[in-house]
Amino acid sequence: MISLTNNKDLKPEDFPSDIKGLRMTKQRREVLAVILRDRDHPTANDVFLRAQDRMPTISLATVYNCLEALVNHTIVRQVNLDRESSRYCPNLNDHCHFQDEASGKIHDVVFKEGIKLEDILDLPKGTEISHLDISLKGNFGNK
Amino acid sequence: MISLTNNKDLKPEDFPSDIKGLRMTKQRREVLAVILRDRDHPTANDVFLRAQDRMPTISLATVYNCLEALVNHTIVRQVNLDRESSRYCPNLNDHCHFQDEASGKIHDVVFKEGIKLEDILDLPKGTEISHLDISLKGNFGNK
DNA sequence: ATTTCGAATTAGAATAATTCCAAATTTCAG
DNA sequence: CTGAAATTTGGAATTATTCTAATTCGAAAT
Repeated sequence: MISLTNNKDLKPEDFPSDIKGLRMTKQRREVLAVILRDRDHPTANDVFLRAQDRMPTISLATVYNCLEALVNHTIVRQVNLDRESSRYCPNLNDHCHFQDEASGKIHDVVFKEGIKLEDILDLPKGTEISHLDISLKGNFGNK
Repeated sequence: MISLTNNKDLKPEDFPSDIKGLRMTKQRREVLAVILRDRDHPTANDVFLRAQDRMPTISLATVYNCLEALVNHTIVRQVNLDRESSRYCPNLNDHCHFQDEASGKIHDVVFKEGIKLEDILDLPKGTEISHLDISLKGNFGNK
């Protein structure tokens, strides 16, 4: 089976015709391929520009439509930092985002082993978390 | 000294003429008073509408200007949840925001004693955090 | 292969939050 | 008081995103 989350030279046309219940059209494949190829948290417009290389007729509206579909089917994750444009991320594991102030680059950051956020927050009884977003800014160390 | 952070019946005109290095104009006082009065995380437009009660001539642009000044001087905090309008919060203590999906209301949530986020994230050496945002969604329990 | 019909795509218009701008007003320093 | 600087104002501009309506596509049935 094709790994969608870890394949550098994926061809969109190799994608299955259904991913997590989402019918994969040509455009959706292309959009997803772009997001999987360079994992640099592109904006919708970035995705649009890159998708145009292989598919010059794709429209920005379609890119938005495809991204929405992919996000709704939890195939990619939408990342919102402050008031900036949304960005898109193919990493579905629990993680948060660190934006380096010098470079503007966004790094995925994971929790240390065995930590759950619920454990460290003072939440009232009966609270159920459905979504969780953590974002950080500052100087990202050398890795 | 006047407590700016805990005073139900504050009058804007009682505010000092300088808060944290920011010269307090009539409009800035009014905007700040609105944010301190109802601590319900209003949007800029909410603030505008409420400020108009006592100051019918205030403009939306001014509200935005005032909010920006107040945020830059760390007198109020700007809260961004997803792609929604920014909201404003007078609570300057470390805390995060939980949006109840049923009511839409936003609750401040604090960490349990002695927890620091740096301790639970797997960050590379030399990383310095300058900003940190945590937001949650779901069902907020009974408090 | 052709028809059919719902879904997807498209271009462009519309929207909404926020920022920008230039003029008018207020405030501060001298 | 007087001029300079900062603030306020209304309206225009911007920008990301959504909406709309027409067209095209694609899979299934004929």
